[in-house]
Formats: sequence, structure tokens, C-alpha cells
Amino acid sequence: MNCNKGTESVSERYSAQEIEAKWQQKWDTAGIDAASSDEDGRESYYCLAMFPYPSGNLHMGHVRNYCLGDAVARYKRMQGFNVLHPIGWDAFGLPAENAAIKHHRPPAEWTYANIDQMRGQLKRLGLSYDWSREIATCHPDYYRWEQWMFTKLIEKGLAYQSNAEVNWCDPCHTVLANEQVVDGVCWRCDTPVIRKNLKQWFIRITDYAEELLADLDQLTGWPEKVVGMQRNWIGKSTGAEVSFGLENSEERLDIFTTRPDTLMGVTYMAVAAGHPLAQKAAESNPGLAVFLDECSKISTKEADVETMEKKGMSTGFNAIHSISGEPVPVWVANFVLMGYGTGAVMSVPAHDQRDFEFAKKYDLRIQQVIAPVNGDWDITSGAFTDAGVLINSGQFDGLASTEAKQAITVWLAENNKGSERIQYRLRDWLVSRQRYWGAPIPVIHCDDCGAVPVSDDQLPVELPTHLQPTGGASPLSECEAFKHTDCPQCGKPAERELDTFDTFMESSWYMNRYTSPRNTEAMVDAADMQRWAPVDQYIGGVEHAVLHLLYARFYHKLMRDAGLFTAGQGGDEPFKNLLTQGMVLKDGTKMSKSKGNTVDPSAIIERFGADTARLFTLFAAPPEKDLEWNDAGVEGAHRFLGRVWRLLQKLDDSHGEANANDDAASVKAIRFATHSTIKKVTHAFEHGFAFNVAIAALMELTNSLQAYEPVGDAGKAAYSEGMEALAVMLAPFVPHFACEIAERLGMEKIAVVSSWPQVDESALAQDEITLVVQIQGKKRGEITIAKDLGQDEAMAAARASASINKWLDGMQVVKVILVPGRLLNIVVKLV
RNA sequence: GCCGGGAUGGUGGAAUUGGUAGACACACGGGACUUAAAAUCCCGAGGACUUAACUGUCCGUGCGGGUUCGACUCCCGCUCCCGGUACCA
Repeated sequence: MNCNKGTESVSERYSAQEIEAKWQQKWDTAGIDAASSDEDGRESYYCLAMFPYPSGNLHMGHVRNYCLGDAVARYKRMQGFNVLHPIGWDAFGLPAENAAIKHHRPPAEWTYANIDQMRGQLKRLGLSYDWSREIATCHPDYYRWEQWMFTKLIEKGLAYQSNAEVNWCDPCHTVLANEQVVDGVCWRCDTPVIRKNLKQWFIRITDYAEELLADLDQLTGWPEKVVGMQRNWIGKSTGAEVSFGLENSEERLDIFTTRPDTLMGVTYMAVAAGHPLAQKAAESNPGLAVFLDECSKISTKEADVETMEKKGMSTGFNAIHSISGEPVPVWVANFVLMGYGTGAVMSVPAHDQRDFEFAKKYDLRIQQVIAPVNGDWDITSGAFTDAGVLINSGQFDGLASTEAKQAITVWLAENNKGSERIQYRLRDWLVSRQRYWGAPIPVIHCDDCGAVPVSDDQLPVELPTHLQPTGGASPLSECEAFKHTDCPQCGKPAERELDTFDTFMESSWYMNRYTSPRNTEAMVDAADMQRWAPVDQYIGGVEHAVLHLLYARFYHKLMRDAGLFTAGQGGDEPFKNLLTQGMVLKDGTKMSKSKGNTVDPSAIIERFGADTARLFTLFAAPPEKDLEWNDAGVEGAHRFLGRVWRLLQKLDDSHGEANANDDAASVKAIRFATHSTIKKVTHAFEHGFAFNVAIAALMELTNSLQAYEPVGDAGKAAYSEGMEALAVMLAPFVPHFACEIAERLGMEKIAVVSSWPQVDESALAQDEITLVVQIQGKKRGEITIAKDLGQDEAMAAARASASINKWLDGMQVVKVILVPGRLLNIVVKLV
């Protein structure tokens, strides 16, 4: 190694801290991170990473998310796009209230302090955000538009009030979030939670179910799994609504079923504990009243409801079978929920496994009405849940399940006992939260006029920010100044709604607000939407695959339908491409404070610099997979930067032009390395963002350059070419470092604004190729032949190799498969 | 429970989407440099057996089957882990 030439730079070691401070200042001065509002001929590109909840400190999951986004944003800038890359704070939410209780500070104080802290950390990472567009959702300038939108939804009938159950803790006198219910008890006082019915606000997302489902087809830039999860979540099913009569009553019991073909197999009905029929039965049945009370002590979590022991009790009432007219006992079951559909289901134990187990447990009748098309089914062994042929179904006997669904539904409709019905699993969006730290729901309750939306000129309804939560009832209920107001309609004294919005409300439209974040005239500006929306690349955790992403898609359509922009201006969908990143794990589980397995990004940055932190998080795993944290790996990333740094030593001041026609084999090899790396790294940015592989390719190029001894002008030029390409391609990942290298290479532009390198195809041309030779699909050797040779020549070359030919001895060649440029597989058999 | 995803050396991962399994890195071992250490550089390495030999053979991508000239990749059946499950965000 030629160590003497570069003695001056040897003494100067790579110092991340100095370099990073220097370049952050330079970028800031140059203003290269701001999205340009001028028409400058560049195409727009909107890159968005999910904004953070300001929890206190940046964690590694944030670092990963934002480094991914920054790599994309920087790459697109280098490709010549005018890039919008904003950041802000999802600042309302439960943790702020919890912290407020713990530290006796109002949540606003805690939240804003965290924002300041985390903003500093993001800046220290050198992320190329347009800070002039920063937003915080807890600011009235932001949530006023959400309140405005809600009043429009009330006017349109898209927002409404209805009863819904919440987890209630009696001693704490408060509603508990699902997260605060641990094994059925309150996390703070260990009291079993009970369900409480409250009047709450809903938004009719079900009105948009069909469009939300249909438009999934447009989302070709989304991972298929996310599209599939949304499709399942919406859960469209076609079935029948069936109306059962009740013995000795005028009332009816309505249910929905996806299996009308099994209707003749109904042997009992099951209703929710909260169903009027159950309540009525309990009045004269103390045992049942006790059971209903027990049912109200399950948390509202779906996982709890579905996995608990299935229990029931008879109401003593009978329903009348819609077709047969036979009496059918009505039971109360703890797994039937009020508020999902009609709060009642028909039960067919012969053809539904849960019903089967329930029937076995309580010795209820099992009536088989579907038989397998081929063979028999032992109905004592379990439910037969497949489609088949109808039996024991009177006039419908012999029909196949699909025909029977149709026939029975038609019969029900003709006899006024039901109809075909499309049902969605998706339920309307419950947006009320009985919490303080959220956007106030802009409604005033008047004794005479009812729930009246706050008028435009009275918006925003500002949340008092000085209140102190205690863990009990919402402090808003004790804030007289907030609570009391006048009815906008009749002027009489009235009370404000004390609930606040679900924080998903804020995160459902922030992507659009970034297009005109300081707009005081409207929620968004149509021209700005035209320019930037939809988001070209959205990046965030898989955990948001359903809820956040579905609500945001819905809200986008609400905004469109409110006339804020047209489909042409903002698209029908808010996010064109989606990258779902995996979590950051340590010791196999998600990093979290409670588990004590967190790694503080600041400590890494302090020790190794931002570029090392960035490089490691991008290199350690493919973006969509979970990333296992590894301290040693961080050191490895840092060492890599040191290796590149030392490559500078090999350069002297000659900078000739690289020439593709230079025939020196070593020049050709290094140029091949350079240009194949450009190809690989570019491919990573254009297809799937496999940055771990892109960085591995850059490491390989580094290894090649390190092993290369530049000789003569052509050699030096090829070396410079490789170094410059390396510096520019490193810029999206380790921007400070790349800029410093580029500057030291004497490049005219700093790396972050350099244009992306082009592949010189002539440097990739090869005269000879290596083919793997397989016999019976097992690798037996390699041959190197001229690239255009065919199967016969390849066979000849294979036979010429002794180590290959020995496998062909005494064999008859049956078949030869040549995969051009890859392999030759020879299939043989004994002669 | 239901929906979705995953499993490849000691570790993180790669494999041009059916064509050389283990790129790149971490950890480890050996060597060079050094008074020494750090840093750096060079070399080695999936496992088993075998050879004078990095010779050669076999096995190997969670488990059990299948399709194919050829399977980490496709199909069927499992196991375990992770995410979501509507009030954590």
C-alpha cells in the first residue's frame, strides 16, 4: 500500500461531529431542503414519513422511519425533482395525559417540551425536512379545520350521535382505553372494568365502504398484504336479513346471516346481554340478571371477546322459525355483542363450529341440513361448515348451497320475512373520546335545540391548555369557563360537548395540510393540492396497515366530497405508494421503555455521528422487515465510513477522463465494478427500496476500489470515476459524509445536489461468461465461454472439463437445459 | 379466536422472483504492523465424512409430504414467533 503519498490526509481522521455540524449549516444556508413554491420546471415529488407522536425522545423506530424517508427524498432531489418532504407532530393523545398525571404538569407543557427535544434530535440527524412547513396537531390553527370539517359532516348527516359501550372503571370514575385494561382490570387500581353505554359521535365510514373497497384496486403501489388486510377489515359479505317472529309477542327478532342456505338448521337464537329481549327476561329471572351482569364485565377488546369462554343462558322466550313456524329457543350469549349488527344471531350448530360447541355445552338440538356433495359427514364429530347439498329442508332439499342461498332469500322476500342484504364487517368510526388532551368536538348541547354544531365564525373551539388531569373525570368537565356557553341557534345558556376527538382524526388529513400548512383561509388550498397531492411515497410502520391508513383514505374522500379539491387535484386516494417498515427490536422484542430494552439514538449519534446511525439502520435489515438492534453492527457501519475516508489517500491530483475503450484489464474491471454498482443502487431506489442491498453493493465497490492500484492516467481516471460515483451514491444515506468526500474529491457540486450517476452500459459489456454446469440439477462445475455461444458449444466445453465429464461417463444424455448467461443442466440416465 | 406476515451459518441478512444457497456485514480464529495495546491491513470459515492436497463425496434454507431437469422460491398439511384486532399511536 502506498502510504507515503497521502501522509497529510492520514493524520486527519474521519471526524463525524465536525463534518456533520459543518454540512448541516451549509445546507441550511443554501436552503436546499425546502420545497420550492415556484414553478421552476421541475416535476413535483411528495415524500412523507408518518409523523411522530412526541413521546419525549426519538427512538430507534423513528430513526429508521425518517432515515428511509430521507434517503428517498434526497435521491429524488438528485434525480431533479422538486421534493416536498415535511415533518410535524401528532401531538394529541393519551400518553400526554398519563405523563401529566405522573409529573403533575399540564399535558400541553409536556408535549411542547417533547417537541422541542425531538425537533433537535431530528435536526441533529441531518434529515432534509422543509422545516418551514412544520405542524403540530394540538395547535388551534391545525385542529380548527378538523372542527370545521366535522360541522360540515353533521350538516350532511355523515356525523351522528349514537350509544356505544366503553370500558369503565368505577373507582377511578373514568373511561379506560383498551390499553389501560390489563387482563380485564383497570391498570391503575386493579378493579375489574365494566361496560358502560354512552352517547357518542360517529362518522359514517360505512357509507364509503364500497368506494374504500373498490379503490383498493388503484393502490398498485401498496404492499399487497396491506391491501388485503384492508379488504378483510372492510369485510364485505352478501347474505340475508331474516326476521323471526316471537311467541306471544308482536315484536320481531331480526338477524343477518351469510348462510341463508342453513336456515332450516336453526335450532336456537342467541342475543347479546344488552338486547331488549335479554333485559326483559332478566326482570323476572334473577339468575339471568346475574348472568347479564357477568357479561357486562368483559372488556370491549375483540381479542378478549373472541377468546373468552363461551357462555349462555336461556331467556325462556321462543322465536318462531321463519320458514317452518317451529318454536326456537332464544338464548343470551356472551359472545354476541350489542352494536354489531342487530345484537342477535341465528344459530346453526350443525354448520357452524362455535354454535356446535355451544349446543354441545348446553345440550341444544343439532339439526343437519347440509350434506357433503361426496361422502358422509358424522355430525356428532363437529360442524360441517363447507358448502354442500340441502337435506332436511323441505321444499329446498336437493339444492346446492349456492342455489339454496338464492332460493331461500327469494322465499323470505316473497313472504315478507327477509331480504338479501350486503353487510360490512367495517363499523362506523367512533370519534368521541372522554379525554382532555384532544381536539374539542365542536358541538353545543342545548336543552331546546339539541346538539348544535359550532358556527364557522366561532371556530376554533380552543382547548384550555392549563388544566391538570388527575386520572379521574376529564378536567374539562370542571372547567366552567369552557363548559358554559350560549346556544348558537336560540341564544339560551347551553353546554359544550366535553368529549374530544379520537387522535386518528388529526392524523387522517395532515398529509394534505402539509401542501398549505399556514393557510388561514381554508383547510387546504386546491392549487397546492393540485401541485403536491397525492403523496408519492408514504413510509411508516406496518402497525398502521389498517386503522390509520383506512381512516386517512376515508378522510381524503370526505375532503374531496366537501369540495376542497377535485379528484383531479388531489386524486381519489391520498397515498400513491406505500412502504411499510418493520419494527426495531432488541433481544427479539419491540424496544420499549417498560421492557427496558431501548437504545437511545442520541447516545449513538454522540459517539459515532448521525451518518453512522443512519447507515446502520438502513443496512441492518430490509426496510419492511423487523430490525434486530446490534451494537457491534453500529461499529461496523462506522468502520465502513472510515474505510471510504482512507480511500481518499490514494488520489493524487491528476483527473483524466475515463475512457471506455481503454483496454487495460484492471481499468475495465474497476469500471465494471463502478457501473454495475450504479445499476444496482439505482435499481434499489426505483424498485422496493432494498437499501440494505444497495449499501452492500456500495461496500463491495469500496472493497474493489481499496484493492485497486491506479496506474497511469486511465487508471487514475477510472479510480476517480469510482470514487465520485461512490460519494454521490452515498449521499442519500450518509449525506454529511458524502458531501465531505465529494468536496475533498474536488467535485464541483456538493454531493447532496449532484445529479445521480448514469450507468455506462459499455462498461458492463463482457466478452466471456461463466456458466454453471449441473448434472441432474446438481452443480458439478463451471465453464467459461464466449458470451454468444449456444447449447452445442456449451456442451462441448462441458465435456472438455474432466471434472464435469466424469459424471457423463457411461451415461446417455436425455435432455439439456441451457439458461442463457446462467447455467447448463444436463439430464442423463444409465445407458 | 380472527386477519396479515415471518422462519436461511454463531448473528443480521443476500440469492437477478424457479436456475451456483450463504453476497455484504457482525462476531470469531489466524497472521502482518507495534515495546505493547488500540486502530489499520491480509487470510480463514455452513455441517459431516474423506484426502498427501482448499482432494473428493454427502447433507443442508423451521417440520412432514408433493410438483419440476432443477425448489429458500410454487402446491398441500403442520409448528413456533411477530403485527393488527376498532379507546396506544
